[in-house]
Amino acid sequence: MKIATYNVNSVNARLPNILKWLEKQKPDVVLLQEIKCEFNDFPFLEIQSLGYNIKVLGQKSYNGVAVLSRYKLKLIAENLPDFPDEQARYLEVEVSAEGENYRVASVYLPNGNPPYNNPDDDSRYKYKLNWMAALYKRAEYLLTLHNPVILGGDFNVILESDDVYNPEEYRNNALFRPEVRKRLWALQHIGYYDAFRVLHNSKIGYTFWDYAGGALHNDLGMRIDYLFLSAKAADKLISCEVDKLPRQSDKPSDHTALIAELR
DNA sequence: ATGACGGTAGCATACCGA
Repeated sequence: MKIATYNVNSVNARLPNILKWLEKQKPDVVLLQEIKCEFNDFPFLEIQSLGYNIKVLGQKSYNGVAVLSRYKLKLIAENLPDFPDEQARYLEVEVSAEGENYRVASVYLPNGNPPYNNPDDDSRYKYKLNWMAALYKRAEYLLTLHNPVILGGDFNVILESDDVYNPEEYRNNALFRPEVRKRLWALQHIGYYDAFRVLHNSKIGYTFWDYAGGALHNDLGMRIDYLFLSAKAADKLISCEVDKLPRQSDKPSDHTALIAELR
């Protein structure tokens, strides 16, 4: 099974890029974030015509997550259970593939930084911490099912100094504060494996480059998109690579795709 | 010194993003 996660920064603005990328990479399962549209505006026909089943948790203008799958797909949860959320950031499904029932979630973790015009407003940061606590609880529960679990998406967390071009500059940023990193480490401590890091000990694995300032050209990026695998899924891990081509194409998202193979 | 880039909503500019 080839599984990818990709923050597309609007599924409709990115549709030609996405279709081209799907035809080239032919992933079996794709976790999308920031589709930025309601259910009714999702481009179902175009993506279905490439052979994908689709589940969508939409929202007008902001956020929104989806799962595409060539395998049988069953909806499990829209939003984190027991965490009332007005924002569309979590979609959990069951994927039946190769004799296994995978639990798979597309995750779009809140950014957490304050608005530019109100730097003292910490409400978004608090929301991020609460969201992470709820994700941890769900992740813990999923392990009790004894199915392979894959939590993939845009986690908006820089795990280590090697995962950003200038850690000093990000020291007080909501993507890199110790409090936030600790909560993602905690996910690893209960048995979720960072698929990219498992296979690449010290390789740079940036998945995001800002549109502004020639960030891509100067490789001023950060690694904030992840595939976290339970032990049962990690046992099957063959490869995990950043696919940089989507970021280098015309009219790109500011993120690129992360692709893993499990067998 | 400022803006830098891009998407959405909706019609000028505000908000969001990382």
